[in-house]
Amino acid sequence: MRDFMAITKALSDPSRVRMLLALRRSELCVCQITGLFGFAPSTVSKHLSILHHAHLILSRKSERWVYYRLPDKSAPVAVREALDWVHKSLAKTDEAARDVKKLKQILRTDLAVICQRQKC
Amino acid sequence: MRDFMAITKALSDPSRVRMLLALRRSELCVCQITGLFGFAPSTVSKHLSILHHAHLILSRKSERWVYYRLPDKSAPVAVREALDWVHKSLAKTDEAARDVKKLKQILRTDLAVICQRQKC
DNA sequence: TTCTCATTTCGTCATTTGACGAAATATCAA
DNA sequence: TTGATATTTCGTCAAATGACGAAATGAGAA
Repeated sequence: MRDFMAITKALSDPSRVRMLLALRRSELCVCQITGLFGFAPSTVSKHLSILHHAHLILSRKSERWVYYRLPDKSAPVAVREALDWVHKSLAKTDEAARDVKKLKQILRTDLAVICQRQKC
Repeated sequence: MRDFMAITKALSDPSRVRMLLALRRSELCVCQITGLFGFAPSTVSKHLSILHHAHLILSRKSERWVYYRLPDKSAPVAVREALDWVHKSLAKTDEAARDVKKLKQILRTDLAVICQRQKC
């Protein structure tokens, strides 16, 4: 129940759900997600930590950046089903399409440039 | 997205999740759920209205009571998947077992008696 | 070591949430 | 119609949430 509620609480905020959808495209660092949402880096970091705490995303550190990604098949059943449910329910919505479009731009840009631009 | 967030917000409170699990046993009136949780009737009513607004439960009025129940197969896909996910994730937990046990007692008791007892 | 810089943590603030009791509503019985 | 009563709505209050900027952290570069 504790684990399950961590997941439902994580999914109860639309920004966090959008982050999960964005991560289906590719793993992303905090900078890139900040660029996508226009929030302060600290806000994005907090959202990601909530998703991470629910085991809905994994992280790795490389060079100066922390990358977050969706887990693979080995994730707990509740997590996998939650992610499948999110995707099946929302992948075709306008919001998701808009984010994907903006995300493509972001992925074309060099990381260092994105970070400079945002002063993060 | 709007509908989906209504569902995730509804599922983000443990009492509401427990109510969904309880309703798998049988439809229940507000009085009976109040007996199960020990909350004030107004609190239970509010929780049920949030679940209802997300289309996770249906209601019918009969005599003096309002009965809530889970929807059938004809419910929207997102709703059905949400309910399946809740059940699959939590049906075998201790919390669910405890609620079912107490619920059996409540279902053995006459409705009028339950309501009198709670002064609702 | 020291500097740089992406990220996280902390403190603050406005908003939302979940609890309650009191009052309003609605339905059934008399 | 009137009275009883199950449920809902409303107002209030404490706690949780989500936003921010400032300060702390930590890893690689110099």
